[in-house]
Amino acid sequence: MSYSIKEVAKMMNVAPSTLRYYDQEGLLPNIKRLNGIRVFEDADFKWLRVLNCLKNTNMPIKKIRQYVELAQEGDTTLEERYDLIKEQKQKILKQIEEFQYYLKEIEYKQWYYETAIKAGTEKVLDDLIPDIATLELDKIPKEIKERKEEKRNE
Amino acid sequence: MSYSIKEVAKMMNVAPSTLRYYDQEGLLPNIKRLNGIRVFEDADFKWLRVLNCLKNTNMPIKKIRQYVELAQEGDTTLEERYDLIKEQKQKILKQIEEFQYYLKEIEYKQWYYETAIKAGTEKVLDDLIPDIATLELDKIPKEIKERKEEKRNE
DNA sequence: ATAAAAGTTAAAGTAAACTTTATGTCAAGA
DNA sequence: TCTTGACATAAAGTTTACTTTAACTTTTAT
Repeated sequence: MSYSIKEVAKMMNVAPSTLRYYDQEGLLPNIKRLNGIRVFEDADFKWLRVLNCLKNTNMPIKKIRQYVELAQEGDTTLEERYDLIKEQKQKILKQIEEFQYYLKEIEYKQWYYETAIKAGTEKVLDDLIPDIATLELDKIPKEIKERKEEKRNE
Repeated sequence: MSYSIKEVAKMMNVAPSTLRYYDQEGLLPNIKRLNGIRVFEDADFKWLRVLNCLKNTNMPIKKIRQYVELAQEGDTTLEERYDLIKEQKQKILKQIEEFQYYLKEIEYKQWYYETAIKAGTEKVLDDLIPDIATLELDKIPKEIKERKEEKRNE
């Protein structure tokens, strides 16, 4: 089977112009053309699936291109690609952990509003909760803070 | 205790200029000034903590401002703020779920490279894995696909 | 008392990831 | 045959979230 850019765009849930942009940026190598028109074939979906994964886990376009370039070079870059994948895996794990932390924060906030709504005012809570200020921010798990620092130093 | 913009920036792991930008965008209401210089106090950290949470879970600046504005209006907006918080909670849950899905994808890729490196070549795997193309992308859990559509329609 | 460090604003600049526009080709249906 | 619709490119435009710069003021340390 072969697919038009419109069809593939729909499958990936992006605009056709986005796929053209990706192509321009080197993220869609070896796409067949008929009279200049892109034709996506079954084999292409292996890569589209990976692209979809990397893109949706926030890998920057430039880095995805790097990966593509490595893949083009063949078996000599297997280790490098392995490392890149492992790195991305770590980022995904960190993101999940961080989001799980913020989930708890937001659940606290949810409780806060449930309580305030019952009481008809926030006053009750504001009086209840002390201004432990700095300490509060320090409660953010150390591992998460450290990661952010890494991020800033990139 | 009171803190300078530099100190708070360090605690939140952002640049001081970012905090000034947030202030300009209305995300830091009621910050005290001494001779024009911002002074953060213990009570401010309650909000900074929430801001940190919303920001790090990808709530856009504009939406955070909306939330701030609602909070300024007092008890009459409790329900609205509650809804906004619940909505953000749902987004966090979705993100976690989606990332857990992509984690599996990337773990497959990791296995792929481990196997290829052992064999010295990708050839083995490429032959092994059929071009199930379209079907592969369809394997993305329905709930995740649906959410992306929502996202596009915002 | 003075120089360096830290703070301020307004405005311009930047980076990433797209999207839109203008212009053109080409194949298929009325 | 003609027009409509899908595709193409190149280049400009958009949005978001900051960052940088320039020109000043205030604070702090010697």
